[in-house]
Amino acid sequence: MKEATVFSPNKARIPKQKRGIETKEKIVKSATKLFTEKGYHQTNAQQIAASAKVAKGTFYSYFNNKKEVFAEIIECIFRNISEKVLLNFELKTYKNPADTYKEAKNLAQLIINQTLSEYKLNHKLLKQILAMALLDKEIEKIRRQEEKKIINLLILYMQTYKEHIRTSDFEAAALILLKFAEEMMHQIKFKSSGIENKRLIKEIEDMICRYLLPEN
Amino acid sequence: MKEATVFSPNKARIPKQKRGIETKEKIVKSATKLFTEKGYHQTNAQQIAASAKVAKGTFYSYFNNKKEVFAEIIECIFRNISEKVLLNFELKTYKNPADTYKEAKNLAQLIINQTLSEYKLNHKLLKQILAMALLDKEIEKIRRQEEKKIINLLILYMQTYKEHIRTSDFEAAALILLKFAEEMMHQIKFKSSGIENKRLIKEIEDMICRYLLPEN
Amino acid sequence: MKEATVFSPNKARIPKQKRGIETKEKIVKSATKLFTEKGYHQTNAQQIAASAKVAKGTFYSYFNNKKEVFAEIIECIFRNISEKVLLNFELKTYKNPADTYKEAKNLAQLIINQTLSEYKLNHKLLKQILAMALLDKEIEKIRRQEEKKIINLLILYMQTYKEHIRTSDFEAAALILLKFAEEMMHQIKFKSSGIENKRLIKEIEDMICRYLLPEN
Amino acid sequence: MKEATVFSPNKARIPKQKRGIETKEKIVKSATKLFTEKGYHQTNAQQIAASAKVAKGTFYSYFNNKKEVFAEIIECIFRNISEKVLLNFELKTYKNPADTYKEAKNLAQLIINQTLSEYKLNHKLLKQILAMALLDKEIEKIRRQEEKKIINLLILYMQTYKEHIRTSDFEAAALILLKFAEEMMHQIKFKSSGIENKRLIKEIEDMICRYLLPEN
DNA sequence: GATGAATGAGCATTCATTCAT
DNA sequence: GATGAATGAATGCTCATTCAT
Repeated sequence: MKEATVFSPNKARIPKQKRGIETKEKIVKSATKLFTEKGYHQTNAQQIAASAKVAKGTFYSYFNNKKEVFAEIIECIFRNISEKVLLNFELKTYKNPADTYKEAKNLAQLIINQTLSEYKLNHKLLKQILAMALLDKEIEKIRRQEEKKIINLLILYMQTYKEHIRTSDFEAAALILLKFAEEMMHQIKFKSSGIENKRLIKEIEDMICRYLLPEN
Repeated sequence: MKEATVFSPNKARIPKQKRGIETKEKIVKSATKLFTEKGYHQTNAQQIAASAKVAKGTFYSYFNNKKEVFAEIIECIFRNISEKVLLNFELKTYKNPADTYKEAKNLAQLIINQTLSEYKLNHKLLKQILAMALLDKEIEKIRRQEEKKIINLLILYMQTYKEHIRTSDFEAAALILLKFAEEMMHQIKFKSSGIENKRLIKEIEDMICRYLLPEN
Repeated sequence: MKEATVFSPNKARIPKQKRGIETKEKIVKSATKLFTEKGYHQTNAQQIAASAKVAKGTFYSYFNNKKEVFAEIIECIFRNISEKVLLNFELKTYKNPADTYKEAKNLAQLIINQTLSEYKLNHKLLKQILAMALLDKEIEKIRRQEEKKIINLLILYMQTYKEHIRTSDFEAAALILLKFAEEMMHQIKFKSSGIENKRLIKEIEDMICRYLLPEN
Repeated sequence: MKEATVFSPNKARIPKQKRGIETKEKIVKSATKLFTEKGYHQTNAQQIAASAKVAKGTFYSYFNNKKEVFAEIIECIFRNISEKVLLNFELKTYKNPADTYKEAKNLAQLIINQTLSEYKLNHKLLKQILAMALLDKEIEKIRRQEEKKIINLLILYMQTYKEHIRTSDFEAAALILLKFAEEMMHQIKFKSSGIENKRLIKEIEDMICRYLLPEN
């Protein structure tokens, strides 16, 4: 767990003893909880410290500032997503790919479900992350770095099935798929339209399948 | 950060004299400029007033708070977009639709270009709007209301060409297309990937065409 | 109706035409209403003007500032009280005073009821006036001037019945009675104790009667 | 003027270290001084902080707002009064009550002198408290609570001498006596009449004695 | 190492009053 | 005379961050 990715001039303490590591984890946990419940801007260092039952000063000895905790949380969440996606990929590829269309559907389903389940768990926090990534260069950079890892997984997957995939630009396709899935899940989770989720998911699946796979 | 949760209906002055209308316009213009250049959170009422060469109090006699100007700006921008889209739709539909595939490509192109051109004009501000829509319920609501108008235009368009459109759920399709286009234009404009725009646009067009139109 | 008693450097307009007088009355009426409902400090010139359906500038052409309207209102209220007290006195003194004890009780009753009925009508506003008289020298002065008139009426009354009155220092007695009645009515009206009003009024009457009149 | 309606329980720091306790005391002391010298409304948090030689933020970490310090000061002053009254009561009751009329006079004197001496010490501040109790529900409540304690002391005293007291409703009598004394002391201290204090005090004593004690 | 007291720049907002039209 | 647009000083309050103990 590399210390504070982008910023941190020189000050934040890197805990080495068990007690220090636990304290840091308590802080991250409390921050995650508060950012999720109240939003990044509505949460302050005082509240995080109080919630973690440490002094304000202790917070600032582990993190140079509020954004640093947020950065650490982002890394953690994206790590979770790619770990789960990777796990599924590995499980799927062991099986013998027989019916390409079904596989493609599985891929679509996989992306959709994976992203959706993460949103279900963290949707409020992801909203904050997306917003912050739009507003803050540093957060944007971290988000991109972490998303790159998921895109690489998608590319890997397309290469595995490359003879059945309609498109040849895997890199662009992976980016499009990820972003499309992200955005759509957002629509679904936050009910920003009046449309039922079932209808929406069906159309999304169609769009991804038609894009990726030839008509059979 | 205690901002009035509901847009207070009680106070904002509706200018009656010519001078008042001009002042309000000056304020909106300055606010737009500053939100674009420095971002919503980095701009305060004081700076907007100063930039519009009016007193702080004048700002607060036209708007109850910063968010209200922002809301007004959003509405204005989205109105511009839908007006332009509508204009194009009307121009297109006059022509005799002969080749459906070409028409569909036109539709895709239209959506992409329209959205892209708006992003070109306002991309920094739109970034702020997207972020705020994620962070703030009221802004989210406004955004959704204004997007609904554009979605209605897309549905209208699909109905015009309904015998050639592959999908039947126009409502879901319109939402997906709009969001997809928005998100993609975002990727293109802000180069958040290292992929060249030409490649990306090609894939996007493919995705939309394959989704909407049968293989010819 | 003398213009703005204490302050007013030189500016407030003294209306001479019917229209001007009506406008001023509308302003005073609206101010009275607002001061009563929301309190002096919670009311501003804007609201008074709006409630009187005149422009802010118009308010300031009739009154130099907010305190001036308040002063005018005070004078008006106290004038009402002393007019009513005077009227009662005149009515009573025409009758032949036979039984002094009963007369004294009548006096007590009169003071209590008169003050109480005014409080009933204006208690919220009187609260404001009392508070302002404590906080502001100018308002204090006006209040004292107006109370002096009522005290004079009380003295006059005691002189009328002087052979039956136990005390000889009418001036001090009148002040004490007025203040006592005021304070007690305050207790009654605002229920600041849990004691029933009937019990309280009985004790007050006893206190005044025993003070003023010999045991019969 | 949007002040927290209920005393926000959420934020005010309760000092744990010696330094914190001293700082809070410094703030209360400075606030008392300024409220007395300039009045509550003429004093702001900034000035209190400056006078206590702490930062504005320090003030707000000990008190949620100006009213809260005021409340604390009120409680302190009233506590002082009732403690002194209680002390006197205890001292008096040790002596054998021989002459009831004298005792009653003592009681009157006691009430008058006690209240008067407090007024002498704090009269400017008490003026502010009275005014605020008229203008503000919360302050009114605090004042009433604290006065209840003094009333209870008066009732206790009357019960001690109950066979000599003319009235039987001790509760109502105690309230009347307290309020009467308060109001009269106010008259005396602030010379709101032109009458000499000696004359006024004599009449007040008469009124209290005649009310409480049978004619001897 | 941990604590929590202290800081003070910063911001949103109000309102009595003036003045150009 | 009346209007309402404009002013800007003033105020209450927040919070990221520092630092003495």
